[in-house]
Amino acid sequence: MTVPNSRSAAARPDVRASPPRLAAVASPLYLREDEIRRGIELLYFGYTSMVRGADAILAREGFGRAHHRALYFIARRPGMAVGDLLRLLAITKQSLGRVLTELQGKGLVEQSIGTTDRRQRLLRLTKSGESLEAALFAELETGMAAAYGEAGQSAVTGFWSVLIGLIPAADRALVEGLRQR
Amino acid sequence: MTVPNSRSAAARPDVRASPPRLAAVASPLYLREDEIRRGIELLYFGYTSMVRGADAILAREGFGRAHHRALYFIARRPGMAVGDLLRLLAITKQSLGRVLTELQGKGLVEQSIGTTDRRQRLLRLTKSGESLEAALFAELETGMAAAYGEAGQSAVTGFWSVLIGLIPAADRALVEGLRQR
DNA sequence: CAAGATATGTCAACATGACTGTCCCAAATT
DNA sequence: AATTTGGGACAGTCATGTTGACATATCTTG
Repeated sequence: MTVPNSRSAAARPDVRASPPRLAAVASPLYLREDEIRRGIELLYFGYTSMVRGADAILAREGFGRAHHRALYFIARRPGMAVGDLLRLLAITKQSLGRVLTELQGKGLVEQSIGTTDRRQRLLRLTKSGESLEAALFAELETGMAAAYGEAGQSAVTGFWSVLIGLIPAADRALVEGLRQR
Repeated sequence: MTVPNSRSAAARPDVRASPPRLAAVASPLYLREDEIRRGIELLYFGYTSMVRGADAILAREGFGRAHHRALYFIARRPGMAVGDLLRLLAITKQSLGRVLTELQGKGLVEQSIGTTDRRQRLLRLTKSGESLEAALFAELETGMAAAYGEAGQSAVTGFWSVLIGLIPAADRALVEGLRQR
C-alpha cells in the first residue's frame, strides 16, 4: 500500500451546504478537502502578501526578512533575552547571531547584561531601531487593519482562533507570552 | 519629523472591552495596535507551524519547501502551464526552472505541449508525484482539520475572510482561480 | 567549594532557494 | 516579415538557514 491519498475521499458532505446539527462538533469529519486546501492557500498567500509589503523598506536599509523578524520581536518585548528570541524564531544561534551582529553594527539594537542572571544579554532597540521598526510595522498595519475592517470583528476573532489551533499546543504559551500585559 | 511611530498612540479604546456601537463599522479606528500585532504574530506562527509539519517528509526525499509549493499547485490544478505557476509563486523563472527540472528528473512531474498554444508546457504529477503530494497534503491536513474543528465553522469563515482581505485585490483572482469548479 | 549545566558568542564549511543578467529557440501575434 | 510571448539555460551572487566544534562567563547543585 502506498501513501494514503486523502484526495480520493470524494463523497464527503459540504458543510457550507449543510452545517453540522450538533454544537461543538468534536470530530471534523464533515470537512471536505477543498476547504482544507482553501485554508492552506489563503494562509500561504495571506502570509506572503503581508510580509512582502515591508521588503522595499528593508531593501533600502540593506536588510532582509530575518532582520525584520528580530526587530519585530525585540520591539514587541523590549528587554527580551537572546535565548528567548532564539526559542521564538526557532532558528540556530549561529543564524540569529549573524542577524543581531548586523543590527548592532548599524546601531539599531543594543544589549545589556541581565539583572537577575548576568549571563543573559537583554535586547532592546535604539532610537533609530525604533524608527525603522515603526516604519516596518506601519507597512504591515496598513494591510492588517484594512483586512480587519473589511472582515469585521467577529471574523477577526475566528481568524485568531483558527491560527491558534494551527500552533502546536506546546508552542502556544510562547506566542501568548507576547501579548500586552 | 521621523517615521511615524504608531506605538506612541496609547490612548485608543479597547474594542474587546467596549465594542463599537454601530454595526458594520467602516473605519477601523477602534483597532488597537495590540490587536494588529496579535494578527501579525498568529499569522507568522500559524503559517510556520503549518509548513514545518511537511519538512521531515521533504527532507527524506531530498526536497525543500520550494519543491513542495510546486507539487502542491500542480496537484491542485493539473495541466497548469509553467507561466501560470510562475505567476502564482511570484518567483523568477530561473528559480522555478531549477525546481521543476529536479522534480522532472526524479520522475514526479511531467510536461506536455499545450493544445491551444503549442509554446506552453502543461504540468502534471506522475503517479509517484501524486503519492508524494498526497503524503505532504496529509501532513498539512492533519493540522488544518484540527484547527478548523477546534475553532468551529463560523471561525473558519472569519479566518478565510481576513486572509482574503490581506491579499492585494489585484492578486485575488489568481487565488480564487484555484478553487474547485 | 568543585563540578556540571546554562547562556552566549565565534569560527568554519555548507545547502537551499531566492536574485540579476544574458542569451537562445519555437510558436504565436501583428 | 517583424515583434512578442512562453519556455529554457548558463553564470554569478546573496540571504538565510544548517552542522559541528570550541570558548567564556555565570549560575546551580552535590
